[in-house]
Amino acid sequence: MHFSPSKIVVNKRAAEQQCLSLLQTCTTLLNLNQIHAQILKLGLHDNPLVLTKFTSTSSDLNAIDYASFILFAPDAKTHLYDTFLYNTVIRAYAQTNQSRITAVDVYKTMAWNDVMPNKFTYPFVLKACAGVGRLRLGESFHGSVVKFGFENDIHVLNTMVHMYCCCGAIENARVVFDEMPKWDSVSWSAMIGGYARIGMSTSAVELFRDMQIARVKPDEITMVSVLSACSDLGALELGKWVENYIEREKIPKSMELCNALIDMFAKCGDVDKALRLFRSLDGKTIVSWTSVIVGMAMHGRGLEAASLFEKMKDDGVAPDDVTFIGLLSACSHSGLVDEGRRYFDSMTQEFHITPKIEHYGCMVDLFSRAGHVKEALEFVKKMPIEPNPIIWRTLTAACRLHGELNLGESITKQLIENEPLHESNYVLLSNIYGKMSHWEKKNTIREVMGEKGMRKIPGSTMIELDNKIYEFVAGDRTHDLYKEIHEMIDEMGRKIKMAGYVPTTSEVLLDIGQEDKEDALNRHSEKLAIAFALLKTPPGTPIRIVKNLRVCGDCHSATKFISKIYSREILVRDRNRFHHFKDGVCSCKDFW
DNA sequence: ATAGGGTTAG
Repeated sequence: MHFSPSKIVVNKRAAEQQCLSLLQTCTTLLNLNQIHAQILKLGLHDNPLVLTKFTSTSSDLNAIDYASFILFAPDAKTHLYDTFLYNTVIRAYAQTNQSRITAVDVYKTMAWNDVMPNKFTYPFVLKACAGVGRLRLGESFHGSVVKFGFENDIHVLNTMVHMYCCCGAIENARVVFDEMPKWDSVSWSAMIGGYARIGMSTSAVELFRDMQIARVKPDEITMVSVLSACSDLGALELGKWVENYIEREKIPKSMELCNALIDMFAKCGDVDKALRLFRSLDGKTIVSWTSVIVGMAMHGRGLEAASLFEKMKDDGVAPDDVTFIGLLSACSHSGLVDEGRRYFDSMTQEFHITPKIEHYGCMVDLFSRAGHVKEALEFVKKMPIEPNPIIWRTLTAACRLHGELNLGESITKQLIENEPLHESNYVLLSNIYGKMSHWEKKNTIREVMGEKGMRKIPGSTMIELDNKIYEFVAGDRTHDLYKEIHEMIDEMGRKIKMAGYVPTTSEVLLDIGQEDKEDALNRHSEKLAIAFALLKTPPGTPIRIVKNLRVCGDCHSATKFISKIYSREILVRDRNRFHHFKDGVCSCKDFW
């Protein structure tokens, strides 16, 4: 529509119509600014219809701020403004990243002006609370929802579940969910997604099964959350089942769903399948590229990650900060120190991305792992942002590994002073004393930990067999097959010792005798799970296990021998990465 | 006019 500023509109209603139809065709911000000028010229700045349309047309924060400025003005014609207008402004704020919480201010102004909220108001304000994690505020809206009688509205309740999930109150979310009068696929997705986001992946999968029992058909969004739970668990069989389910139920494969599949296959150990899926994608988004780069990083295929990164640039896709975390961690896992340094520099110079603390963390990790402890320390000293405890912990772990024990001790002591309730600081110091053979000091640490009621996170290993997930915890004696498993561990020990395995008893940081140390090593959950798999699966079947911590040196060495003696491929996912054991060697080339 | 999803260092 052509717009002529010289045209004089005398009739107010006609002017209003003109503005509305102009806004209807508005496509660009520039266009919007011109229309805004015209709105002012026609004296329609506080016209409710125009204001509503103006707000809903633009996602620009300035435009929204302008609308709320009019609403908040001391001489505002409050009697003209209805719930619809307020809802529009609240929604606009709730959708922005920067000013989400302002939605709540608009809500308050609305209450102040005695404009009644309706059932559409609450999803917006609850979403704003979810976005900024404000539980108390969310709870007060929960109260208002009940007060105004919207507690049976499925849309309001779905957002309420989402809000509680996002505010760290998963139990409250579950109570609201359980008490809903009925559930649609959105309700289930909100709850399943809530579990998946905070890592309660088993609950997410269980709830998905309940959803099937309830015969609610999941959509592609539900499936993204379920796949995310599979990724977290490392449950390949389950993930494959989900993939089949998607095909069978003809659930539309959105880009996000394809990305979730890629992520699942990479994190469940079949990175080549992830790569094939990735290649078959028509439009690849930044997330597709990042997922496959992170996948390569986890499998120690640093050079392939780097070449994917180059291909991504050639494709004209600009990397973001997450891509760089994947790329830098790929360099770190593969010992590509020079490449990592170069990519880190290119971040600012070529792509104008300001490195965050995570990127500095990757670099410290890169230098530390490669044994460049001094360079790591220099790097930390020169960081433009305050190093966080994670960075210091990375550094001290490297100190222990590369014999810089005094440096490690002093940093860790500082850490304990700063974060006296963080158990991993004590574990680090205790490990350093163990390596120094300062048993008395080490015992003191353990006593202090005991007094404060802290203890080491127990190691656990998960294995999927016949559609069931088994979890082994270090030293667990309660398993049904306890006796058989330990006989198997003894047998494994005898066989691999004959092949040259020497127990790495120096890894055991306890002041006990040699035999007890070997015994302690044999109770590691990883060995329990491998013994269980050898007992329960036919010869030659590959073994896949998932650990909650990083693989220890002794288990790593033992698993190499086991893969050779028992002719099994063993795929171990630890906290950071994958280890592919085959014929006595590991894909990480003993660098992890 | 209303609700729900993915990628992140140690």
